[in-house]
Amino acid sequence: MMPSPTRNPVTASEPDPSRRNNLALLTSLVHHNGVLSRAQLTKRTGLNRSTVGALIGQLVNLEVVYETAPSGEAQVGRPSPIVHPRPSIAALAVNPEIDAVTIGLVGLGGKVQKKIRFDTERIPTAKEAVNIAAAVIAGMRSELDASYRVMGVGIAVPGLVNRDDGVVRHAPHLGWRDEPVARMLGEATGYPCHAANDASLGAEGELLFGAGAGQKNLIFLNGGASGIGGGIIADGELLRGTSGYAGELGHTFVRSSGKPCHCGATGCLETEVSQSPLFELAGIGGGDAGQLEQALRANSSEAVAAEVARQLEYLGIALRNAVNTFNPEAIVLDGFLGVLHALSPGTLDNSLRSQALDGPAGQVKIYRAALGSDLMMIGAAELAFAQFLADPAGAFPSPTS
Amino acid sequence: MMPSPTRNPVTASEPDPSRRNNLALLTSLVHHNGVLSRAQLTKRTGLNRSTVGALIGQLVNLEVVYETAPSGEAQVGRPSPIVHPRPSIAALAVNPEIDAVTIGLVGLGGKVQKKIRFDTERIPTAKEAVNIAAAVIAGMRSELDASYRVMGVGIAVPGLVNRDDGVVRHAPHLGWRDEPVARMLGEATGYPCHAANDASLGAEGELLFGAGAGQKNLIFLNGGASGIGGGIIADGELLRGTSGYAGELGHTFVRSSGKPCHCGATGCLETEVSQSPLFELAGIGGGDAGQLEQALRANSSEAVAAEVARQLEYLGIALRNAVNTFNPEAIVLDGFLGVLHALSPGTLDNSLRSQALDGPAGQVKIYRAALGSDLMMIGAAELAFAQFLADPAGAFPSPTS
DNA sequence: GTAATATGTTGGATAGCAAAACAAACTCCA
DNA sequence: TGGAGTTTGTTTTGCTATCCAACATATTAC
Repeated sequence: MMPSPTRNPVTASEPDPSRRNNLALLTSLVHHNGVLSRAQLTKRTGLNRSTVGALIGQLVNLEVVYETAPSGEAQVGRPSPIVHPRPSIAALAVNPEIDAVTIGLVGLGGKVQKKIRFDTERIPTAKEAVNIAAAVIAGMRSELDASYRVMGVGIAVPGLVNRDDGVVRHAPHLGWRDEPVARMLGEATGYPCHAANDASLGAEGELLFGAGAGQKNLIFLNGGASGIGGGIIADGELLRGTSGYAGELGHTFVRSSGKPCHCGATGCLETEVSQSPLFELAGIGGGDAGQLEQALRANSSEAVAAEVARQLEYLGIALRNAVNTFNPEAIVLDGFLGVLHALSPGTLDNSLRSQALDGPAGQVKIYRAALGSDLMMIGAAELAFAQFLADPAGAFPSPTS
Repeated sequence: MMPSPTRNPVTASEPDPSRRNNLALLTSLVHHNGVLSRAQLTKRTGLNRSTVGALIGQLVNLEVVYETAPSGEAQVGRPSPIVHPRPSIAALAVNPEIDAVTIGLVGLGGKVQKKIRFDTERIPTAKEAVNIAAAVIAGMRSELDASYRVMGVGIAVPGLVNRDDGVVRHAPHLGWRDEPVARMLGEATGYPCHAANDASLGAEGELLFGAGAGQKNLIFLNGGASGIGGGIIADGELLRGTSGYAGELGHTFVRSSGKPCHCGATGCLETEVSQSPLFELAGIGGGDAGQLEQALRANSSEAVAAEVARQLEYLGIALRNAVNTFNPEAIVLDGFLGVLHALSPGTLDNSLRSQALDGPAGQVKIYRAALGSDLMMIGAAELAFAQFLADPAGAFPSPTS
């Protein structure tokens, strides 16, 4: 019986370790939950009514949030005003892929205000990707300066990224090695820039705004053209490891004498489970997960069914390992992994029930990702918001007071 | 660049989330590091001299710590008094195994004051184990009441244990299922009791007092008669998962068409890597890890070398997965896994270098566990200390003030 | 319309900490 | 041997975030 997070602190001291500054706590709540009444905030934080009132007043002054008249919900007692995040507090998101660089603008509250996909002829180098992003941002600059307060830029990269210094250690599908993309884009734009692994950011995005909302332990797996990426949320926090490389579930061992993987090992999940044979069997050259699903559903051949079953078997092995290791409440699948699961619902659940340990397997649920193509924008923006959310008052010179 | 833990807090509020109550922080530091000067505590906590002084005074009053004259170390400046944990603040530890129940008494500071191994004729049932522990504790009772303040009992069980309610969900080697051991022992002894997985507690023990001291991310693997257990420390905290089942690395998939495991799956690490064939090849019937190592070193047969190599290969696959997933700084091996590693040093390192991803693999070091047979006592005691360490002042009626 | 209920608002009290000034105890060096 | 320099303990003072209690306000229930 571990001491559970105190909902109603009795002692005067700080009983909840995960609580940063309370101003930051309120900002995060409003950002991640969108719309909350003051009364709800009081309950959620465990703080006193008067304290919440004072803090909200401060956030209103800082122009981080604004209040509106109580909603018409019929309830006994004095109605509580609604607190909204100001979307003019924003972050930029950049996501380089093998065939495009996407740049987005995300407001506080997690809504994508703008998204520009820049298709590239060939796989972009780090320098090219930075140049594209910088140019697009430069184009938006006057609008940004006029209508937004931009807290920074987050870059979601498919590869190993050292989160502390923003250096891409190795992005195999992009062919990048030891590229200091955060510094490069920082110098090009003047904004504070941070970089991280795309799937890790996806995990955070789905945790905060998508299918994993409210969960404390979840595993996120994304399947795309750049292989399989993973992100792990443990006890409400993204697992980062020593350098931020944690979560590479795409290289889980799933098959003896499997094919060699670019990582140097054999039998990795990523080599056994990939989207290209699915696209081939579906008879389409390429496209997104939605198009793949449609094409596969239209095709009732034996070959498709066999390939789907084969891939699900290996995916099941990887998930079994993950479940035994993490004991999560939820697994969230994105990209073609979400398609595989949707095509044969119940298959993965069954293999977990039969193969994973009783305790952990009995609690886990498998979901499909909810945020679709906005996910990377939201996740990357979260990276840029992080510093602001940790200290909303210190991030910029107070405008009014 | 994530905001790193502030060493020198500027704002008046609580900037470091991992800092519980500062009184608790000091108590933990003294408990885990044994002997620290007041000046060192000031540096470690980032608190003001005056604050540390006041807090230590309170802890002295509470009889949690005591101070002694400064050590004779030649240093410029006024010498700083040494702060010691009082070993009379203690916790009981219980560790049921297939052939014995071990009961221990551990003082604040982590020293095992007493250890009693009660050998059993056959595998104990939960009720028998509780009865044995309760009887041994009853025998110690008068001494405990006279000379110690016992904060509770921690039970380390080889199996899936729900840490929240202290119920053993399934301990396959003991044959226990859904046994509320914490409640049972609590009723039998009157002490607050908690239970958890043995390897998880081992991980915490090695983290705090052993080979992993000072690390933030480590993987602990213990090999014993009851198979392979694992515990994972991520960002300084034990990974628990939804119900505390996390860390079951013994059931990592390492071989296609491997033997069936009692867990329902096939190809688990635990079925491919086990100590019984090693004992057979070594020509001894049983014993502890030290005896096994001695016997294996004395035997230079091909068969031994082959079996060691085979087991290390599978262990390497499991570690490769774990390294890719967690990006730890350290792997700590205990029991016969430690022996395997010691017999063929470098083998595991090599397989990680070649098979795991460049980034994570470059940083990890493999150690052998340092605490030996005291580990389970220390780990289980930590479980009992947890509540006290979280609130040293609230745990008992203040004796003096 | 009155009672009950929930919430915002205000003023005072408190706890925990930092900062500053001072005192103490040591090393270093002439 | 004694003063200079350095580090740390101690005391006092003040600040800040919070809680608490009392009161004000806005709604539903009857």
